[in-house]
Amino acid sequence: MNRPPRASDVAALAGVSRSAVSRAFTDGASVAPETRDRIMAAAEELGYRVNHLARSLKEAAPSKLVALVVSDMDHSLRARLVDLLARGLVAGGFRPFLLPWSQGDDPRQLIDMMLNYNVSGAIVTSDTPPEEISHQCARFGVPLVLVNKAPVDARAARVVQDTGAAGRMAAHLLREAGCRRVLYAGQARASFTIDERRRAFETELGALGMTLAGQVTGPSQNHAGGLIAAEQYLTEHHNVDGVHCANDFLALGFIDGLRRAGLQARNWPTLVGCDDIAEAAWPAYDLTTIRQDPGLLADACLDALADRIAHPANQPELQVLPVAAVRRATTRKTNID
Amino acid sequence: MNRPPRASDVAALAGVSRSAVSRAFTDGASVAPETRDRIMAAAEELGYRVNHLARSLKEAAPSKLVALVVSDMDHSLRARLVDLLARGLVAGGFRPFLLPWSQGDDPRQLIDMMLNYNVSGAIVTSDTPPEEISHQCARFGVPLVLVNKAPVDARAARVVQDTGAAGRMAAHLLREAGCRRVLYAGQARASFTIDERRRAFETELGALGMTLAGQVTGPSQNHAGGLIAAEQYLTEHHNVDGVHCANDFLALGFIDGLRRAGLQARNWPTLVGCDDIAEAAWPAYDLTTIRQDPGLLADACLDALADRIAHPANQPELQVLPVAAVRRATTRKTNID
DNA sequence: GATCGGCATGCACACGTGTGCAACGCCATT
DNA sequence: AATGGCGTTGCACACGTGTGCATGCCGATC
Repeated sequence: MNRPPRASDVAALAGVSRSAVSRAFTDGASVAPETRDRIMAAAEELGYRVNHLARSLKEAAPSKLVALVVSDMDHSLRARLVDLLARGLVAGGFRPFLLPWSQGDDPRQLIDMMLNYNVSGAIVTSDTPPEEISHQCARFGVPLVLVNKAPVDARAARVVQDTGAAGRMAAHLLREAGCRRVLYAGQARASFTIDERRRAFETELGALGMTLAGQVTGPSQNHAGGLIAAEQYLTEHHNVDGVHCANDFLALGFIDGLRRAGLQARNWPTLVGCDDIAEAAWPAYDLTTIRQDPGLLADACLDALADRIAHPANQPELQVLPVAAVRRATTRKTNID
Repeated sequence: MNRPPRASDVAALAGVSRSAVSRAFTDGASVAPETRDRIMAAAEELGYRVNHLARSLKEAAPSKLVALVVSDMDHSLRARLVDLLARGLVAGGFRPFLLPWSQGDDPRQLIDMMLNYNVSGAIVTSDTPPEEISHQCARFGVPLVLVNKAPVDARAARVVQDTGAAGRMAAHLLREAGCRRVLYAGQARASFTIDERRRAFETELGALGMTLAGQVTGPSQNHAGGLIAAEQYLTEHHNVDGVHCANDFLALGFIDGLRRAGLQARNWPTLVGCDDIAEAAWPAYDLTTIRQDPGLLADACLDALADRIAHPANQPELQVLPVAAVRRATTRKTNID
């Protein structure tokens, strides 16, 4: 028999009751210092660890587990966010539970996992999370934080980037560079954040007296989609002078598409992406973009979750995070020359 | 009172004993079909879920939790691996527990978390995991899988890429392109995998009659490090005709460094990276590299973990995964012209 | 019709821990 | 010396679930 030692084993070795062992491992409990020392020595000798699963079973608070529902981990920004969230959760005494989710997966499996393990909260960063998750969490009182998602259930806290500001910013950046006729590259319906930003972008274009010549769209919002969007631009829209891409990966693919077609950099349209992924700053691209600070995002999520856990009855908060323009080479040269 | 319903609540509503409820949710248990239906209806009405924490408390097997110790999540390959591992674990009925680890963090905190939660296994993909993790896991009988790590404890299973083949492959790729005098870009001591590969690379260079002109090293093994390595190459080693970079990020930074210095592509040295990250295939780089398939890696880890859990007494296996040469533009043109 | 077997069900215990309550011992104060 | 108070300790119950064992029931077989 090689089971892990339990509190009663330690108690026997130290010559005290099991309660004393429990108290020795509980902050603020009443134990004589020398008793605690003897217990700790016995625990060390046996290699005893408090079993947090059993502990959380006893306590009213469900557990210290937090579900992290995430899709598209290969998107570097999302990976960064998950990393920051996991770090923050661990620092706050929680245990992050990684639940990958892809379009087409059965949402019930996800919900089962969250509820079966009595998570004390959940953060959803998946692009298109099933609404059912929100409803089930609300029904079972699981504190929920949605990142860059449309409001689906009033009881979930939300953290979103300032999509209006981002859209207007993109328009202004193109305007600054002297553009008049611009294009939007990205799918007609993508995620909540991207759609909102596109709408604000279009509105602001009108206010600035610019015209939206159209929209090019690849099969996906990534580098490969950008390559295809660039082809469409070259064949159908060569008379526009600026392009706003739905995200940076798409923008980098767009640049590579132009490059592959043999177009010199000075003949590229003015380009504005969104996200500020690390690759956007590389000299091969030097892309002007709109930054969403993942550190802010992670902190806001953790704050929101802590608030939901501490004050479940409160009105859930909606945090709108600032974005910032990052001016680089793709808005410095225009093709007016 | 708004606590989640428990089995006794369902039992009361369905008019059966609590044991019957437990059996209704246990595969293969003996329950009459109509009883089960009545129980399931009551459970649905109350929104009852089996509490897996309590369940795993009862069962001998610790729990279905698996710790995923990971650092450098912003490296896209690592993010991909974590994604695949999480998916595989969930599919296999496990619950992945994300434990971020950075150089300098206290290893005891990590060990506490793993042992406090009675994880049924752990996969370590961190670059430089503290040896203490291995020892503690061995001491407490926690099945452990190390990814691309040096052997530190005989009781841990290991999954490594074929570093010898990768190193020789890099040398051959440079030779194919006509190189004679080559350079290695990367730190003198990095990770286990990278160090082993560098040694095989150097040995094979000798066997092929090529000479290693030296080694350039940036402060870090990423894009920024590559930029600096390129500067060193330009000032000190312009007479070499090929470069092998420790990883793809470094190689891409190297290319951007050459580009920033105004060097035309036809004057670049022959370049070979390692990893085959998505960016390596982008037209801006089109980098020849050596692929380590993350899908294979993830599957091997899951296999190894399942084996350790099922047969803890067996000799831990060491899986060596094949690598493949991916020939692209950076080895097609030489600077001999 | 009696016996046997199989299936469904309930009782009770176990998993490992936290904690209220009461008891106990010790010291200081009166 | 008696008493009060306080810090420490143990008992017992609770958390929510799985399961061995015994019991009861029903149908089938001899």
